Amino acid sequence: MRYHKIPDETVRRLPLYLRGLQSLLEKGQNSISSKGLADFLGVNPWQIRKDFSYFGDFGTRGVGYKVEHLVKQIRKILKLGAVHKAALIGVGNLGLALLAYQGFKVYGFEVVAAFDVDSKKIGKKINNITIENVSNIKTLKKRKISLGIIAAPREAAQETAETLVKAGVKGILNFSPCYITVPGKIKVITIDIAMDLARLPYYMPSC
Amino acid sequence: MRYHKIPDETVRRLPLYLRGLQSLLEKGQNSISSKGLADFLGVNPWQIRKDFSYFGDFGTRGVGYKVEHLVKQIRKILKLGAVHKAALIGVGNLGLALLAYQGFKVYGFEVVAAFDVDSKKIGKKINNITIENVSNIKTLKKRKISLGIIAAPREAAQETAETLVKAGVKGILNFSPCYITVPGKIKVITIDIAMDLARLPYYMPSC
DNA sequence: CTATGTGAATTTATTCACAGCA
DNA sequence: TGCTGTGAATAAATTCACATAG
Repeated sequence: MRYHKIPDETVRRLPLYLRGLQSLLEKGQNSISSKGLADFLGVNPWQIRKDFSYFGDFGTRGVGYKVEHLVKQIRKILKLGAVHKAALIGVGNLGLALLAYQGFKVYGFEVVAAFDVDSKKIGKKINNITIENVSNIKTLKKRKISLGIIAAPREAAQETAETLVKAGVKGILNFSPCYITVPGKIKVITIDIAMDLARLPYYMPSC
Repeated sequence: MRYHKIPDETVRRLPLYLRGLQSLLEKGQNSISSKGLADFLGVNPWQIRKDFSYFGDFGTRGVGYKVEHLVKQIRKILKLGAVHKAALIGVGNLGLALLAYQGFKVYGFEVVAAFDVDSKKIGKKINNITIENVSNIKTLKKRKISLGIIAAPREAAQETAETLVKAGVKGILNFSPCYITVPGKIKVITIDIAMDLARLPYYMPSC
């Protein structure tokens, strides 16, 4: 099944696999079967095997997968090899949390710049990052920052996105609860945790 | 197409529709077509019509949909009518951000309790919520809190989930980067923002 | 004439079942 | 024998095209 288009759903699951595999690696486990990984992640084995099969022979028949090899392969597929520099726009409550958040670096991301419109915040230093005026966003290209994280109020999100695109970012992670349009091939991923929470009651029994 | 099983993907999109519709309502728009809503949300019109059709006739042919009516219907389907009380476990950086987060109430959620293991934090008051010892989690049922939000370290996540289930919660929102097993029909939704971020480079051009 | 609502067609994803290899 | 890798079968979701109602 090599040389096929990779299903979006497979790409969506790869970070899940990676997260679990890295967790196993920390524990010192260096070999695992599709069944073992499936149980650990709460998915089914054939799904894992099918997903991996799109990329080539990752495992050894009759034995299983080498955890370290899998981690390397998936990181390569997801282009997580290099460190990706990211800029945060909006240093409110959420922005502060994102600055402190340790989960990014597992995937090779590093928040190296922060911007805000509030003059009271500009110049302050948080986690070794000095908050800059949003007018400085245009310097991102020069600083080789290719990722933007929007944690601004909803009203400002679209405008911020456009500024980021002008500054040459290739991807945007949008935490504002709204849809954002960008020109060209820039990828936007919107995360609204309240939206995930909102479908919880639907699935909750007797409620 | 009434009296059909509702596709999970449709349920996943309902909060998106709701978010957009409530945003339109704030703007004072009280009528919209599937095309109009689709453009506003960045999806396609027939998807919206199909999704709505699972629940009955929401609109008027030749005219469109009444925004307020749609909002009411979707809130009803998602069981967001009543206020859902939620408890937060783990008041670290992420936990603090979640306590301050204003996005929950749009969907009728209210974080009314917070717990931590750290004795230095216990007793402190944040946003009118006094941080309690995790041993108090067992009081949740009495306090009619049916939702748990886990913002504890990964190692503690599974144990925390089990404590929450014993305390009678019906749903769990898990922010720890790991899979959680729960007995019975309790619904768990895991949110790991780094996982969404991790598939961004894959879709980014020339990177 | 407009925009919804929905069967039918198409595309996409999941699951199965087993061949193939260590 | 055990577990992977994968074509084939099944299931699910998306898209289309148009009948239908205001």
